[in-house]
Amino acid sequence: MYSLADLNPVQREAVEHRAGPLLILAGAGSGKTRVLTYRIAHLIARGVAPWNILAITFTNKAAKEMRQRVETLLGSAGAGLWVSTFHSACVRILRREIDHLPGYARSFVIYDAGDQLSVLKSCLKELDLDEKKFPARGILAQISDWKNRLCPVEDAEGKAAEYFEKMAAKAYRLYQKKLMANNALDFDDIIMLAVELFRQNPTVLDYYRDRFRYILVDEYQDTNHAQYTLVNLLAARYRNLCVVGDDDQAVYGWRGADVQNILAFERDYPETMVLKLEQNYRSTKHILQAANAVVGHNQDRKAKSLWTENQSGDLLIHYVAEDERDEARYVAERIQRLKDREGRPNKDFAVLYRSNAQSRILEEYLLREGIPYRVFSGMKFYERMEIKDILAYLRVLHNPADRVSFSRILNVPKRGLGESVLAKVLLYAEEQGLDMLAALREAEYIPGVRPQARRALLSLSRLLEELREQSPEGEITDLVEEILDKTGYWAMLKADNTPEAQARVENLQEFLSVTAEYDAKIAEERDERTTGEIDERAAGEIDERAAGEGNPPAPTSAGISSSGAENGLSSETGDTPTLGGRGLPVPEVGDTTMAGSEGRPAPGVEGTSSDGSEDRLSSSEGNMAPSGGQGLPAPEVEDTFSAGVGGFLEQVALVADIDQLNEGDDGVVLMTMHSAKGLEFPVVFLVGMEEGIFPSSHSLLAETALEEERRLCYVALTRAKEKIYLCYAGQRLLYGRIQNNLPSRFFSEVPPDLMLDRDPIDPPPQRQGRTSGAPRGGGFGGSTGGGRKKYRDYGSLASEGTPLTTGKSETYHVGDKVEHEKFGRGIIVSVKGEGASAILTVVFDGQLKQLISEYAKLTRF
DNA sequence: TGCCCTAGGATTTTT
DNA sequence: TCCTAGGGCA
Repeated sequence: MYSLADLNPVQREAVEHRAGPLLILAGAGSGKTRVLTYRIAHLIARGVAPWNILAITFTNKAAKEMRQRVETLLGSAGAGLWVSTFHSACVRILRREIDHLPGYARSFVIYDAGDQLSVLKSCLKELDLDEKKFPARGILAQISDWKNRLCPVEDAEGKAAEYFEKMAAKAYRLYQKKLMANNALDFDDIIMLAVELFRQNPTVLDYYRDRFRYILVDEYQDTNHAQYTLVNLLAARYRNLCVVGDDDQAVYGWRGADVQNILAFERDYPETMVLKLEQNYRSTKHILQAANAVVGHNQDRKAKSLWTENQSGDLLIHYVAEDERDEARYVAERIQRLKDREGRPNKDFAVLYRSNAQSRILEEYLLREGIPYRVFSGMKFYERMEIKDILAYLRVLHNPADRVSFSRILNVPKRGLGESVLAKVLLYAEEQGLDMLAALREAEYIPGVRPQARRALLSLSRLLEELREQSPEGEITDLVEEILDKTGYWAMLKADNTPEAQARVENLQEFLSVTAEYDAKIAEERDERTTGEIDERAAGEIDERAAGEGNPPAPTSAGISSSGAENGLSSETGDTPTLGGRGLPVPEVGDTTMAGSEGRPAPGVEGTSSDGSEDRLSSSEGNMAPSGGQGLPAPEVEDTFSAGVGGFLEQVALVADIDQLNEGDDGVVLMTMHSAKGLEFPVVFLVGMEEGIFPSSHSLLAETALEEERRLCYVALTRAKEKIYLCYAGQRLLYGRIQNNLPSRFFSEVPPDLMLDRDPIDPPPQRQGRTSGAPRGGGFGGSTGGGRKKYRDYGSLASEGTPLTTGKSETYHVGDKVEHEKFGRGIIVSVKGEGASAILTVVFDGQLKQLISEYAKLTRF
């Protein structure tokens, strides 16, 4: 049960908006997930069939959360709803429509970045392109860019002007050819192929257009051209497209996301309704003011300003560290102190940085303080070598055309089969038109292979055949254990007594628990089916028929309990639609990661209800038209092996983040600002606030890139609910080199009166005068961050001889906040020289000024 | 074939 | 600094 009274007026308008395009500009923390979920619930309550709704997110996490929240609101009434990521939805569609995709078989696998790289490298080798001039990553980025812009090989070749592009286009052609030969898609293909499928098969498009009459897209500002096209193709008929996003949070431009998609939505849909969610429920006033001020420096944005009814809260705290160690030390010490003082759990804290390389030192100091933490670094669980090895076995068994995976396993564990044998096998397979398993079977006929290698090949062949034959239906865990056992993988690791091998064993054990979980889920679904209960697909059908028999999903008095709803929603309001629970189980609402055994309905089934869905919507709440009721579609025939393994592989490929943030874990979170998008934490530390780090040196030359960095800063700031610390290190050891960086310009874009340079939880400084150190000015001497109490350190330093004041003129330090009669308030970012003649660099509201201490007429504030 | 060493490169990365 | 890919050698 849900109540519209839980919503503010704008939110409510967004939820109640019925038909037609809707653009929701949702600022950070403005409750957009709530709006989306309520909107879905409301549509269903008003008679829209759940299977006519498609909700798209970017991350699995977001999809899962939305699914759960809808389920909480609706219970089983949501069965048949699709809530999924772009990629899951498209893969699901591609598998269903595989017959329309010449060149691909249903068992296609999805290649991740590593797989892509190895395919591309083989292309470069084949084309005899020098990897120095044509770095694989660069080419791959170019190819990805083409795909995101829906530019097929032919167009790329046609348009390529420069030499690099021409070569890249050549590589692109070969790369695509190889992917197809391997029966593999990369991530970008998934979207591009779906668009192609729709464009070339009007009947297929027709079917999905008709099915997805209500489309909701989250994070619309992050869509790339391909995704944009996909959505707009699907929405073209009914135009019930609701997009939610925030141009200020567009931080994936470098990956092909085009913020214009959201900015030009009103052009695409002139009849659109635009709503702005500007009330923030997350952060304090001070944090929001700072975030607004920073992002306000961007030129290219839709005007808006977040506000909140929350308290003003603490001021932002600004810390000038000597170097990265001092910064890390400060962070760890602050966290410990806040834990002690305020009894906060570890998970209240997040330390956000621009690049993963910054995490190491932070870990070191957290470890030293004994503070539990979790790092969300670049290395994903499924990218680990041992996991990829086992997955490669599964992939070859599932899709024997997969040469990349075959190449990976051929000599792992060691079988004495090296590069040269691999090349011969691949060549033989190619010439004979065989897949890898078939080629292995014929190892005797592969020319130029020595007897020893031949025996090894045949033995591998037998092993794989055995695994394939005896693998029980759907039991991935057994299969994986067999693989680990029979290939000697376990033995290999156990023979190796290094800690790394130990870690690998542990990772594989973790992997086995993932497979076990998957098996259990599948078994559960199977049981439900055999006991006459229903899966997602069937649920829609049954619902539809039930509705036709006068069992309307529309308002009834029997509400579904709102027990799980946030904020203790009350539903006593008069106009609150409630939903009748019919007790139909929902295994996973719209979970696209189920085993590939789902049936495809005859298009006619749902098609029959297509006559006048709008009518149904507007005129017949609770009186839905009966469907054709042709009974449940038969599941597609697919051999059990593929069904089980394929489903699992797909899940792994598309949901590659079991390291995900678990609510239960109590640890300080370390992650990049990008990864933090969509999350919130009571206390946030932003570290490495330096020119060249953040904004990153790569962005300093281009204004658009800088604006994206600024948006990232906005995202980072708005993660904080209560407290935020901004840290700057005057000196930083990065990549083995010491850098001296100026403070980030974003510092100076925060109004100075919102920032403190001393944490109020600390005792006041001993003396009047300055507390902040002056790293660049060299005031720190030899104290390298060993001390726990920062300010005492400063005190002792001062007494060691660094003068705090001179007779004539004050001595300034980096981080001092000063006021100039003309320029206003600012922060000192560098001090050269001493005393009256010191040259001060001061940032005033975005402007950098150099002043001589003696004449500057600065006052402190 | 397999191991060891060195040189070079190193944002961000929802899928 | 630290990782990894590739070259050279046993």
